[in-house]
Amino acid sequence: MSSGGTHPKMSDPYATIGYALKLAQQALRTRLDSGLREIGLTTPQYAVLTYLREEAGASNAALARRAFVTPQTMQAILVALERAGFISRTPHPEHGRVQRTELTTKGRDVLESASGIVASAEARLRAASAPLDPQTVAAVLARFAEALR
Amino acid sequence: MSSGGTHPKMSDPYATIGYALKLAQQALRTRLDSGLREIGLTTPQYAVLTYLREEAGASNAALARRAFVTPQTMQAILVALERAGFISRTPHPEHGRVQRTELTTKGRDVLESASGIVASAEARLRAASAPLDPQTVAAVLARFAEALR
DNA sequence: CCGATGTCAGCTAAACTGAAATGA
DNA sequence: CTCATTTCAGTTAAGCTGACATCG
Repeated sequence: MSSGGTHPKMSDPYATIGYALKLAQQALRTRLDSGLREIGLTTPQYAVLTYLREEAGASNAALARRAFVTPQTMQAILVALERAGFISRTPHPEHGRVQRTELTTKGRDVLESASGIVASAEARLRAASAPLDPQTVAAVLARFAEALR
Repeated sequence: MSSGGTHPKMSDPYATIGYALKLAQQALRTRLDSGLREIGLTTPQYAVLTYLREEAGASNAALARRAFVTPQTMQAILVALERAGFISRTPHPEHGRVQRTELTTKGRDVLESASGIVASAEARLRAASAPLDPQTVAAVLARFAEALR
């Protein structure tokens, strides 16, 4: 039989969702990295800056939970962003140990510069969604993350 | 709360395809990495082994093109796989400089062990595709990679 | 004492560039 | 000579675990 079996090789490993997902994300990451590099950002760093635009003053631990990484990993990203002058970290007035993280003016500027690069990639993705509705595609991807987490 | 008109460009950054794509791939990668680690593989290494199952004897350069990485990056992966005994590299009988890369018996065994882990993740993805057809989703992801490359 | 937080340290795999040698 | 291939060397960002001190 041509399509039976549970354990033998999957009909075509290149036609799986997992493989296609990896290729798509790899292409997106490569494109964003090369565009953002010219303004001094990496893709994960850009993501953290967008988090901070929505949630000003978030702590390291809060950002780590948001990004699904360990606090140590987020710490390294924040150190780099602070060194570049894109964020400021100040002790929380009430809680002694907590650090408030905020965008600096320079950080808002670089985020503005990045928005064009990111928006152009997003436009390509929306166009390539056709004939599916982009929102439908975004929703199925969100379900993927949920189903795997 | 965050869907106001403050930023006209991106109504809600968490609803973009790019962001959803990143989250989905991140979840997949984390799941595969933790499962595959127990049998001594990383996700990129697993991918290379599947390439070799389809294209036995491929060269380093050919594998690098297939994976969309530089030959140097693929070289590092192959060195690790060879050190672990999953692949063998032998000089090509005709072309002096080219190295033929092949799965060893141990490599085929580990690939067999990995298939269960990977298949279980793929099954979750297919289930989460509903109500869309999994093949339709795989196709749109393939278009994404094409549109960004 | 417990739990959350921040941060030090060290480690790894994976990506890049540059450079060089080899061989068709 | 040119081009593809392989490989050495160095660098980087991002992820991890372990450990530890500090707060509430």
